[in-house]
Amino acid sequence: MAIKKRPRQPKSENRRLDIRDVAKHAKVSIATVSRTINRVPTVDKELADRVWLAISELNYFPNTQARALVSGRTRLLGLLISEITNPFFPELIRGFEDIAVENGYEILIGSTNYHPERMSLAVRRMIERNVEGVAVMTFGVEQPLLEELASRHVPMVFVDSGPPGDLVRPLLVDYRKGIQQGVQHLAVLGHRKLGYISGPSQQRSSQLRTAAFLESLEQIGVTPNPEWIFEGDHTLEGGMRCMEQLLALPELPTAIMCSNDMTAIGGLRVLTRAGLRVPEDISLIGFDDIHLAEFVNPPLTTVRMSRNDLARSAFGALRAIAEQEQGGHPREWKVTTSLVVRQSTGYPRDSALAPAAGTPSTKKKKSSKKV
Amino acid sequence: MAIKKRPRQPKSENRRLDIRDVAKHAKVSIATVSRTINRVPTVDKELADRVWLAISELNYFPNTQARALVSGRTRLLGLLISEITNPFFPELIRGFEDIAVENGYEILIGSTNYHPERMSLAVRRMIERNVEGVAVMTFGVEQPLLEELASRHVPMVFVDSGPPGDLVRPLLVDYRKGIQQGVQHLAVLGHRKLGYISGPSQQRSSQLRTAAFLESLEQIGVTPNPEWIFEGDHTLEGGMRCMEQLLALPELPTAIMCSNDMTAIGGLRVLTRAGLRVPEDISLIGFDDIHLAEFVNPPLTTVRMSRNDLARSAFGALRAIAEQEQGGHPREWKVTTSLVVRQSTGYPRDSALAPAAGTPSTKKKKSSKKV
DNA sequence: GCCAGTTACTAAAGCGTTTTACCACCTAAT
DNA sequence: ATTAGGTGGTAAAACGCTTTAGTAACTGGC
Repeated sequence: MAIKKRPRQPKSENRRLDIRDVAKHAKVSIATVSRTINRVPTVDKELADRVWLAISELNYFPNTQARALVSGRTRLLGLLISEITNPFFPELIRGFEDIAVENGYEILIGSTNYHPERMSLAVRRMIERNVEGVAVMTFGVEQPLLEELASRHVPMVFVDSGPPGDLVRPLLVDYRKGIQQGVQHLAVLGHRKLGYISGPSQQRSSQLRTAAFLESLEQIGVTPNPEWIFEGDHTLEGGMRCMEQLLALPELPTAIMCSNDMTAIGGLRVLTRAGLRVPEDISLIGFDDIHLAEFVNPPLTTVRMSRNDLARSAFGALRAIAEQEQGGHPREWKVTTSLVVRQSTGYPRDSALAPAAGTPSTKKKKSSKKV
Repeated sequence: MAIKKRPRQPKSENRRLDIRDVAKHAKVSIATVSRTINRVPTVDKELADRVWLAISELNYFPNTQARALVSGRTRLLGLLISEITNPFFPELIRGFEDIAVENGYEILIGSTNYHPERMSLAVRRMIERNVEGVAVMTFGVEQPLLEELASRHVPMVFVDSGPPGDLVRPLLVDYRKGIQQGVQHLAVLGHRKLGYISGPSQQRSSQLRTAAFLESLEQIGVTPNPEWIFEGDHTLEGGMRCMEQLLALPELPTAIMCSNDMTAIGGLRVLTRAGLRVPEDISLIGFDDIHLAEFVNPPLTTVRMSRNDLARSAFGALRAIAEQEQGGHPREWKVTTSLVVRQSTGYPRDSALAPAAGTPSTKKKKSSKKV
């Protein structure tokens, strides 16, 4: 008995525009169309022209899923962040999206909102979509999740953590230099009584910042006062809480450094409400340089960490891993920091340096237009 | 002559984990595995159990691309926004991501940054990835792009604009009620001299808000003073600029409504710097209720538009279009607004109602913890 | 005991690409 | 003229899944 053909319903007229349609239209084979699209150099110029013409006439877009299926490349990257409503991240996302799109990649964002469960869901989603790499821009990702990714050969990059591995690269942020510049700036103004509000102590980047702060203190010959060191949580609310505690102290520092800008901005509000003037009564310095920092009152002196640098390093590192780092030993990926002096820092009140009433020694970076 | 078989390289050992592997492991056919995964009810309980066991033992994840290819469903949605660093959007994205992920969808974000070119690139990316719907949360998307989407039968939702079509639903925000409540609130406090800073006038949602403001003014029997009406651009900087212009006027309003919170916050800074007290000298009211509104000084009275509502409506409407709205005529998708009274509004200075010195009549919604 | 009716399985076609294997043709050297 | 050596083309397998069509194994009614 002959084998019966049982073709599926042809779905007839509702068919999607196909590579076959393009081939027919250009009067070449399917393979030629494919090679043209993928810019294989051996395609005859004249045929290629016909193909491009057909593509634009038919308004054809190749099917990404079919492409991914056969080529094994999805051109999808995962970006794992803590909390999209934290202003640090949108700026980072923007940079990452830019560089990814420039290179023909799409990004999948996973916000963990600090829930281990959401984190694991996000990682799962990324694996299911076959991302070609994951940039981990949050902390506390659990080991099993990382192993899950590793077992599927997904390249990963982390901020500040972990030794480089076959599939893993750390992104090294130069906290030391940045924080040191901030502390130096305060020291030059004459501050010797320095307070600090850290980020969450489990977070490695917080630890590094705190360590850098203490080290910088030592460099300027100041012994840290543990009473003036608080643990915040990198939120506005946390900054407010810490600053309230600090203000309850019998003796106050003359300057306070914060582990990030949101903390500093929270602290600034509390200071202002308590009737203290910044920088005349107390100087304040942040970290990150989020967009908002320029718009608080007074504009915040801070240490800038380039989100664009960070995003581009993350992307570059992921690509380097995927391409197996052809030349020599793995490159190091560094992210630079720099001091941005605005108006929240000035001479300490009791300083001999202070001209009259604590005018900042620095030029305004951007003066607000006066009416 | 016999047809020669020319199988590709089997890639042997590096093969991805397959549905075939699961089938083999569970000792059933591929089809049974597929049906089990897709929860087709006719699968025998015992076989299904074997399949699930095999899946978890092998740690198998179905290939999304292959699935999408054959089923024609990508479970991908596009979200088109203006500017991710505008705090309104991260809150919206969060809501949209939540509802999407709950329903097994992934989202692709396209930030246009107000460039037509980026917009068209974003739409193109979405088409290439075969999104099943696009939520357009920005304005100025050009007609050809929309037609491009429509020609591919991609459902779309818009905020505030356009008539419903086969593939299109508008999301209706109840600006009238919200703005009316805000104006009423000011009227009750005794304000009759009201200023307004709008958003960009090309933007339909701005037009609607401005119209609602003027209408509300009429309701309370106040004739608008055109001198006190400014066109901002929904940014902090724009709010600052308009407020500076306003302050240059010989006579000031006693209260100012802003088209969004960023504008109000910018305005607030300018007022504060100019030495005016809010609300004692001038009342200020925003729109949106972004997270930051609660943390400026004084906390901003504003009209809340729920981003979560908006996100869920957008998702719901897209689904409804895709499912061809089985029952009756298309549902209307509304987004509610509500007044949030904080401390930036109070009695006008010259009001007889004012007890002593312009204390706000309202309870604090959330008092800051005092040290 | 036979057949119609269910139920639940398996085999295999097909989704839209990429890519391999093969071949037809042209040119230039023998 | 014959052949080696490119070029640049075509046909068809394979990617991993869904889904249709076909079928085997029961069940129960007559």
